[in-house]
Amino acid sequence: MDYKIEGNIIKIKGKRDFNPRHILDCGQIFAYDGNVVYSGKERAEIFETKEGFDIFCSNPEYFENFFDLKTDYGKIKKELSKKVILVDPVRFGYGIRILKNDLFETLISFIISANNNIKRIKMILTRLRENLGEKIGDYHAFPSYEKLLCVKEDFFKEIGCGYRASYLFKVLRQITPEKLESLRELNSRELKQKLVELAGVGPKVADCIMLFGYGRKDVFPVDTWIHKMYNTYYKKEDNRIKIRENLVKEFGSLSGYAQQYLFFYQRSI
DNA sequence: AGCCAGGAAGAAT
DNA sequence: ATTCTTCATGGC
Repeated sequence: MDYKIEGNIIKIKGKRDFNPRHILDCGQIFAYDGNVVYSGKERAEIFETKEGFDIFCSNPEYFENFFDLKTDYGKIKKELSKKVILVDPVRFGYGIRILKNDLFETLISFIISANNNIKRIKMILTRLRENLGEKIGDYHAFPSYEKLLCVKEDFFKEIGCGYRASYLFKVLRQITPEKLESLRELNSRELKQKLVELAGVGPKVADCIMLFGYGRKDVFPVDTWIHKMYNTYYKKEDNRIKIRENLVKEFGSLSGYAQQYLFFYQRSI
């Protein structure tokens, strides 16, 4: 990816491998409003220019990593497009990049995402930030672990979490952000084993945390959209574990990338 | 009104 | 070890 950092601006050259709508609307992050993105304590705003995009933020190094700018997505897309099923999805979501989200924020966000829709997930997470997040200028950071640990289970119900409230209350007492960080050293099999022990974390949510937080690309989160896609373009199969097995077998170490293009494409039609 | 959303937990088999 | 049922909430 061709880019340079000038003060508080990351200047992206070209529009082939970076598109904020594709990146933000493909379901890997819920903390954004238009082209304004929030991650942990940070915020960035993306503006389109003649040559590409300018990312304004106070911490360019953070977002250089966050947007995975050092990875060559042209090469990945070329490889993926060898598969017939991915030609249209890659053409459609050409500007997708898989984010390196904050681990703790990803855990909380995807526990809330279970059996939920994106609009409501965003609403709940906005309320979390506005009620408990440190105020930084005119926005709120994602709440700290300590702050979340203080609230009662009913607080999570009051902001609309429904039955996921008990999962959140429990998981905060099972693990800390530091412990999550320490799991980076595990291989994917061991990591998943640890993650599914957590309250509210099943196979699908664990895959999402691994892909969008830990950056593991050898996983394939299977949600209702991927389920639909598989039944349309592959074969009838309702067991999501089997669907995952087959898709990981097909896409290997590129599974996570393939999943994002397929998810974004399937949800658009 | 009923179905669906980036599913997981607990019970039943 | 697999399959079935239940779980809040809001949008459509």
